[in-house]
Parts: sequence; C-alpha cells; structure tokens
Amino acid sequence: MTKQKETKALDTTTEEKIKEAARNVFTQKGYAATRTRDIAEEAGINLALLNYYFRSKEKLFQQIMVEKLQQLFGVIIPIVNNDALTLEKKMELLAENYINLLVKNPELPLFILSEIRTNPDSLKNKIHIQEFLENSSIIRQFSEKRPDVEPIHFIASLLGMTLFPFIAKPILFPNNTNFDALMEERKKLVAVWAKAMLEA
Amino acid sequence: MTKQKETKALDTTTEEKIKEAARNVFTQKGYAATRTRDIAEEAGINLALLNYYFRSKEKLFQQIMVEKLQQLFGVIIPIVNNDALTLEKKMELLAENYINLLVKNPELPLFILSEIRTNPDSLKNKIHIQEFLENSSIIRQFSEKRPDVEPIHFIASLLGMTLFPFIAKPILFPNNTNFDALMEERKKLVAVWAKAMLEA
DNA sequence: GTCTATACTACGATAGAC
DNA sequence: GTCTATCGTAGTATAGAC
Repeated sequence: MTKQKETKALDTTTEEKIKEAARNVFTQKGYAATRTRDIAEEAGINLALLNYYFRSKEKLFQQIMVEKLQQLFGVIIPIVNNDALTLEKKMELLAENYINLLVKNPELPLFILSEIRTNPDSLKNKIHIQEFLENSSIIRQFSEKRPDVEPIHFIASLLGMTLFPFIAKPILFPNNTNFDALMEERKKLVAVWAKAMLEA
Repeated sequence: MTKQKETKALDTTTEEKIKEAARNVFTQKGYAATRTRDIAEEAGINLALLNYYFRSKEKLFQQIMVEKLQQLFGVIIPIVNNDALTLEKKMELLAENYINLLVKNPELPLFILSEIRTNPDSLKNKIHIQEFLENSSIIRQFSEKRPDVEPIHFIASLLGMTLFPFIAKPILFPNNTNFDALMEERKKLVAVWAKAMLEA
C-alpha cells in the first residue's frame, strides 16, 4: 500500500489556513486593495510564510481565482449542456442550483466580475465561454423553439434574473432583512418568468 | 451685471482636465488599483497639481463617484416615479433609456457595484434606494396588478435583464462583435419579456 | 517550516522655487 | 497656478537565524 498524503481532520495545514484567509480577504476587498499582511494576520501566521508557500501575492490570487471560476461555472456547465434535459427543465435546474450556490456564496459573482474588469487576463486561457455556449444544448434547444431571437439575449436574461439580486445586493437589499428567504422563493419565480419569455 | 465665471469653449481648464482623466482611470482600474500618477500623466499635468486642486486621491474619487451615481440613477428615478405613465410604458421607457445610456457608458454599472463592494460607504448618505422604491409609483402599480408577488422580484428582474449584459460583457461578449447592435434590438425584447412576466 | 529583521520599491502628499 | 524635488510611509518580497 502506497503512503498517502495525510489529510488532517479540519484540513488545518498552514497552506490551507493561508488559502482560507486569502479567500476571505480577496473576495471582500478585491486584489488591489488587499495587503498580504492582512492575509497573514487573518491566517494567524507570519508574512514570510505566505511567500514561502505561494511565491507571491499574484500567484496566491491566481489560485483563488481559479477556484472561484470553477465554483461559478461548475454549476452551469453540466446543466446547460445536458441533452437529456428539456429546455424548461434546464431553466428550473439552473435557477434552483444557482440560487442555492449563491445564497451560500453571495459575493461570488461580483468578485469575479470586478476582478475581470480590473484585469481582463484573469479570464484568459481559463474559460472560453463563447465557444462553449455556441455548441451548447441549451442554445440549440432555444433556437429551435425561437429561431426569431438571438439566443444570447435569452441567456443574458436568464442569468441576469438569477445573478443580479446578488450582484446588486448592497443597493437593492441594503438592510439584508430576510434576503435569503426572498431568494428561496425566487427560484420558482425565475423559472416561471423564463418560461413566459419563451412564449412572448 | 455681475461677473460670471468664464467657461472656455471645450471646458479645458486644468481642473476639468484632471477630472476627465480621473474618470477614465478610476472607472477602468477601480479606486485601489489607480495611482494618482496615472491620472496626472493622463491629464498631461504634474502630480502636485492634482493635490492642489483636489487635496487628495480620496476627495477626487468622491467627486467622480457622485457624478457616476447621478448618471446611473438619473435615468431611472424620473421614470419609475412618474404617475402619469402606465406600468407598461414605464418598462418600455426604462429599457430604452437605460440601454441608450449604457451603450455610451458600458462600464458604468460595474464601476459603481465594484466600488460599493470594496467600500460600502461610497453609497452611505448619498442614495437611499429602499425608502425611495417603497413609495414609488412603479411599485404601487405592480402591487395592484400582482398582489401575489413581492415587487422587488420584479424590479430585480427588469433591472437584471437590462443591466446584466453590460455587467457581464467581458464574459458574455468577449469579442465585442456588434455588441451595440445587439443592445439596440434588446430594448424591445426587454419590454416584451417584462410584460410577459406581468402575466405569468 | 517558521520566525525576525530588513531591503527595496512604489505611492500619496507636501515644501518651496518660479 | 504650475513645476521640481523630496519626505514619509506602506507594501511586497527576501535573507538568514532557529
């Protein structure tokens, strides 16, 4: 039996502690406003250790960014490209699974969009959405049903309805009162409204 | 006759040159990643002059932020609260006027949302959307038509459909090809789809 | 692997001449 | 009002002891 790398109960290795702290600080303040000292402090370790493990602030950030991109797109890809699902079922699943993810990680979409804005290369060579979408099952199904409408309009509306409340949360829901409950009931609304758009 | 402050033909005073440069750099890179030296260079003036006119990076940023908030909300407020307009007409005007504004200033919504995220006080004491929305004409009209749905869901969907393509532009439209033409045709789509949502 | 101490650079801001 | 020169500090990263 080969020796496996041991994983501690709470995965509380130094490397993981730094990563966890980096997730918090980067997603809260953004790359530019984050100081490596903040991360070190939050991780409860010395600043030098951060560079020992990750070489630089930039390299550490890249790792977090890749993680977050996978989180955000990991939900959408298996649904959108599953030919076994009807278009209607796709919309239901997308709304439900996305909102589930976002209630747990409300800062996720704005983090990614903000960092891409500041540095468009965050995305380069990591995700190629356009080619992916063009050949996707959801696009084919939509075009069949609505050949008169450019499919990207529908995708943008569906994603907009789902993601926008989280993106604009500080503006639209500044007091945060029962935001989660609203999002819970929103799952059904998005599906219903998206279906209505199909016929209109 | 009192002496008026003279306005040069192209308003090319030093102060305005700095502000114009600040608009460009801040909206492109965000507050934290912006260096005052970049602004000075772009304005074609010396770094010291920036502080002479605006005292600090922070103060200069505040001025730009207020401008941008007025731009973004200036479009929405007169429509949303105009009792003379039907709900349907409001949706048409909102889509049309917002997209007109955003085609000219595509970076506007993501700039504001990103900066609020990094520093929520950017908004404090500047705009009170919640109180404003609660008493708005559009909310009353919607509640009358659809007492079964929390109105904020509808607002979020309408704004999401309109704003999201611009917020997610680098992801959804990375090649930028005929983006403007798509947005032009989107005006009608948003209105049609929003109306369909009213009945669903 | 982890720490202390420090090098080095970049940035915001100001002093002071013109 | 505008410039040059510079101060002070904060930030990333590394050297070297333990």
